[in-house]
Amino acid sequence: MLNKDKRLLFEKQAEIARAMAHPLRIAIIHFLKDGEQCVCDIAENVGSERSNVSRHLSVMTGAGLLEYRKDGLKVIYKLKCICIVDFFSCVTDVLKRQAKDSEKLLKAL
Amino acid sequence: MLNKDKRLLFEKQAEIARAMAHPLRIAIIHFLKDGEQCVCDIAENVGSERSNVSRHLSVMTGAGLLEYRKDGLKVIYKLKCICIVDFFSCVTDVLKRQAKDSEKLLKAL
DNA sequence: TGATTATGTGAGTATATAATCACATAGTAA
DNA sequence: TTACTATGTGATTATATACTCACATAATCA
Repeated sequence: MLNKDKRLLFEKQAEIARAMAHPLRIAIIHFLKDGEQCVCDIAENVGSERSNVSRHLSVMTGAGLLEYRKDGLKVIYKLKCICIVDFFSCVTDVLKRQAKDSEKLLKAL
Repeated sequence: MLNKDKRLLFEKQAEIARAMAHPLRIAIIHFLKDGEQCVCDIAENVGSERSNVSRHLSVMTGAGLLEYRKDGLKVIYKLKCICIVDFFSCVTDVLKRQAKDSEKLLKAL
């Protein structure tokens, strides 16, 4: 059985993972890979309402994925940890495997 | 704005990320790092009902994180992709940064 | 055959999350 | 001052998710 420390660690890790586990948030991460951006431009790029994007950004910031600075009227967000991008290389691996499996299945028809 | 292919990709990636974004599922991944295990032992190790664990396992299997084989009465699960473990090194990086930030804040008091 | 064990699943409930709309706030500039 | 713009937030609704319990299934063995 897990002890309390492990439990707490896994909860923290899950919180961070959850902050990445949404298509819109992944689109945001993808967009921010190339540099910081304001809410306005992020919303335009991912194709969603600003208020919705604002909420997603605050979830990600809360989880420690993003940080921001204010510049006049604008709020500029950026990735706090570029390592986040590595996560998606893992995810891509899983996807490639899935593709391979489907291929095998097709051949067996 | 995102095109359809990107949208689909991000949705697939989110599905995989979601399959990791739960404390119990992270505990399962953690437990399976050292080798395959049956549902029974997984449930015991993570400290949750078998029926619940069974459901989590099927989510993870559906997302392509796990695979299983049957052995008599038992069903043995294992990680399909050890790269999943890399993901948590990224998460750990984020956590370390958070810890550093808290420390800074404390010193400023 | 019946009893036992490991696993999976339907149904119900509780909780969390996402999206939308309207509005609040705060910075800017005329 | 007023008007404008970018961002954030409260309230609502819709949807998804997690958990529990009871039961179903399937393999094993006496």
